Amino acid sequence: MSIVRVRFAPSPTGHIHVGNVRTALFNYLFAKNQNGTFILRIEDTDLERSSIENENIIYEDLMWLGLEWDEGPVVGGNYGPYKQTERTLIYKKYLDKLLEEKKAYYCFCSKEELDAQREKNLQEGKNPIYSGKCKNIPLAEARQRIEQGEKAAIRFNVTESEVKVKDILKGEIDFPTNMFGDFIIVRPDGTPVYNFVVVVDDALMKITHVIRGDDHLNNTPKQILIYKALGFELPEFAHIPMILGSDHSKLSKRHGDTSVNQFRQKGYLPEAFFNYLALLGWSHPEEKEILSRQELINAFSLERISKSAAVFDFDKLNWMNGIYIREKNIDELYSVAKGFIKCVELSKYDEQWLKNVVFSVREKISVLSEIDEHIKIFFKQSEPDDESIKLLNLETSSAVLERYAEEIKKFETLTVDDYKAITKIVGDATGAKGKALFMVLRIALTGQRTGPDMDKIATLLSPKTQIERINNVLRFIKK
RNA sequence: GUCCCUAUCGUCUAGCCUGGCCUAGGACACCGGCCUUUCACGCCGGCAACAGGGGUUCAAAUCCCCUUAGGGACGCCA
Repeated sequence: MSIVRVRFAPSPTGHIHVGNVRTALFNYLFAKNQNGTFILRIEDTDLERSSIENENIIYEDLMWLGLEWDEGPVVGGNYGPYKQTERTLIYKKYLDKLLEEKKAYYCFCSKEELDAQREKNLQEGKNPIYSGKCKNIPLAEARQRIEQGEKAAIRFNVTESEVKVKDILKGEIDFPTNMFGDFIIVRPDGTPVYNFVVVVDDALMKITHVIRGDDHLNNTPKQILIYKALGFELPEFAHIPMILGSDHSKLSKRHGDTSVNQFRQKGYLPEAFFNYLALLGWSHPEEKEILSRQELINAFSLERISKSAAVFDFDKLNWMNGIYIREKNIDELYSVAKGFIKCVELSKYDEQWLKNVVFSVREKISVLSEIDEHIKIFFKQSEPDDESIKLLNLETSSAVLERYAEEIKKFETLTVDDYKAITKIVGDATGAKGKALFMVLRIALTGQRTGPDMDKIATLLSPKTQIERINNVLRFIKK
C-alpha cells in the first residue's frame, strides 16, 4: 500500500479563483481522508505573469480556508524545491534524455511561420498541428546551430496514434494524437512548458493521484506520452467538473465574486465557505449538508464527486454562511465581526455593550459585511420613510410614544422584563396593539421598520437616548 | 471546424455501477401558514425535474444506440 500523495499546483498569476480553490479543497480532503500528504507546488514557469506578491496571496488564501499543506514552499519537504523556476536543472536532465533518445527534437520554426501554418490548416478544415518540418534535423546539427545563436524550441516526438487515459471519474477515454501533433515542451528562451514540467514534477514528487479540473483532461494524453517516454510510473487521474456561473458559462468576474479573497472581504466565514465548496460537486453519503471540516474529511471520497459541472449558487452560500454566523457565541461572533464595523469607532464604546449590539443582529445577516447597516441604529436614529410616517401618524401613535417615554424615565437601564411590563402598560393605556404599538415604537426608536428584536433595542439603548429619539419623532409628528 | 466530457426540480444534488422498494427523496430560492401582541430567526406545508427518440427487458431515471443541448480543449497559458 503506497501512501497517498496529492498536490495543488496553482500558478501565481493572481488571486485564487473559486474553481481552483475547490480543486485544492478536494485534494486536501482526499489526502486527509487517506492519511496522505497534501503538497503545494507553485507553477511559475510563465515568467510574464507570475510574481512573488501573487505567491503570498495564494498562501494567505489557502491559510484562510485552513488548507494547510504538508509539503511545499514555506514548510519545505523532501521532494523540493517546490517552485518550478527553482527546478530548471532537474528539467534539463530529463530534456537531454529525451533529446538523446530522439523522443524530442529541436524546432527552429518561427512563431510567424507557425501562426501562418495554423491559420492555413484551420482554413482548410484540418487540425492545426505541427508539420514536422524540423523533426529530422540531426541533434548534433541542431546543437551547433543553437551554439551559433539560433533560437529553437523543443518538441515532443509523438509516435503513437492513440493514447488511453484512465480516469477515476470518467472511466477510460481514447484520445487520437493527431489532435495535437508534436507539441512544444520547451520555449525558444529555454523555459519548459507546463505539460512537460507537470509530468517531471508529479513523477519526482511521487504524486499518486492527480486531482484537477477537467479542463485538463485534454492535456492528459500529452502528459501520459511524456510519462512513458521518461519511464515514469503513471499516477491515477481524477478530473473534476468545472464550476459555472448562473448563465452556465465558465464562472468569471461578470457573475460576481470569483476569487477567494473577495469572499473573505465580504465576510464569509472560512468554515462556511469550506463547507459550501465541498458540496459543490460532491455529496455526503447521507446527504447531510452542514458539515464540519472533520466530518467532511471523514466522509470524503472521490467516487462521490459528480461528473457534471456545477453552477455556483450565491444564494445557497449565503444561507449556509448565515447558519454558521448564528452558530457562533457572542464572543466568537464579535471577534470575527468587529473588523467589519466601519460606521463607528469601536474604542469609543464599551466592549461588552458592542458585543451585545453585534449579537443582537446576528439573525439579520448572512455575510459579516452587512453588519454595519444593521447596527447603525444603535448609534444614530435614521429618517423614517413614507410607510413609517404613515404608522407614526396613526391616531394612537403619539399617545403610545409619550406614555412609553414617561414609563422609562425612571430607569437607568431596562431589563427585558421591564420592557415587557412597560409595553403592556402602554398597550393597555392607549389601546394600541400589534403594529400600532410595536412598529410605532420601533420606528420611533430606530427610524426603521426592520431590525433586531424590540426587547434588544430597548435594553441596549439607554432610556435617556430612547427618550431623546422619541422626542425628536414627537416634534416631527406635531409639525 | 475537429476532439473530449456531461445531461434528474430555476440552482446544488440523492437515486444510476448492482434495473422492480421511484406515484423520483433532500437542500437553496420562491410562495403560503404557524410562532412571536412588530421585522427577522425557527417550525410546518406548497410549487417544481428523469432533454428527445429508438431499442433490450415481464419491468428502465437506472443498461445500449442515435439525436439534441450545454461545457471544455484545440497556445512558445497553466
